[in-house]
Amino acid sequence: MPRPSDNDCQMTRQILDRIGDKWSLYIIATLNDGSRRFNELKREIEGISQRMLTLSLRGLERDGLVTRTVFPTIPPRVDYALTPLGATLLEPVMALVRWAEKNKQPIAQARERFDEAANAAPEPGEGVVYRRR
Amino acid sequence: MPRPSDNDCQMTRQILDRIGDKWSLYIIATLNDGSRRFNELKREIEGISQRMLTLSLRGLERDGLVTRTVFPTIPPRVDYALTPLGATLLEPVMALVRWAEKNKQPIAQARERFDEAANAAPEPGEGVVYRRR
DNA sequence: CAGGATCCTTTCAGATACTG
DNA sequence: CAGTATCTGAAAGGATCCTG
Repeated sequence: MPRPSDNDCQMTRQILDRIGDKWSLYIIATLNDGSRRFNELKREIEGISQRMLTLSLRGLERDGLVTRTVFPTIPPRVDYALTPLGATLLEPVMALVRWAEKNKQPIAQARERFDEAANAAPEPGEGVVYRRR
Repeated sequence: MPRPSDNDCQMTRQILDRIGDKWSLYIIATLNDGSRRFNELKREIEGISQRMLTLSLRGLERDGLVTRTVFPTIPPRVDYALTPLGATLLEPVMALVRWAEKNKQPIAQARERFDEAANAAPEPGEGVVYRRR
């Protein structure tokens, strides 16, 4: 894998930043079922604020992953849809999601063990000392 | 893909957050070549601060992706290495990286087009008006 | 309906100083 | 060497109000 200093790596880094952000993946996954209007997305993606939906969609549009189609009617109507490029992103992403789902058990267990050890680690010869306050 | 509201999705979300953060992927990629000491990682991962390296390693250790081995010598020595689980993460991640590298050209072009359009869009009947200040 | 503009709080992350 | 602790500026993100 390229290093952060590599010029070649900047674009990769930026793409990972986008798909790694809090909402873009959900938008892409939702649009994979077909195009949506702004408020449809807002309703289907629970917890997203209007602001973040707008910003995320702008980012995806800027990267050519999503199209934005305005119908100059009253009231206005705006449809968002995946571009062919955006659609191809879903495959490698889903591979990662499958990995996460497949391994969430051992990860959750590792966390429990780690957190227990951190909270209950006795300092040798000093009695019990609780770390992290 | 599960929705953010699904309980089932929380772990997946958290895993994506981890691999999506700024440094974890570089750490994993570096450790894939073999175990490293703290300062070796710091030297090899250009631009990372001591603080962020510590925090990222703690997170990876907590999730069971990385092991931390302390040698109680003077000066102290600490080795970090991938767990078997951590090693399996690299494959789906690399699929994503390959996608990014393969498609960085069209994405960069889409950005140029988008940014130009945003900066030069003339308001109809109003002469040229520059958006974003 | 689909946002743009603002305000305001929370979180992140770099720099620095100190320690076993 | 391998960290921890603290401070601080920057950035992310939510809530709210306003508009064509």
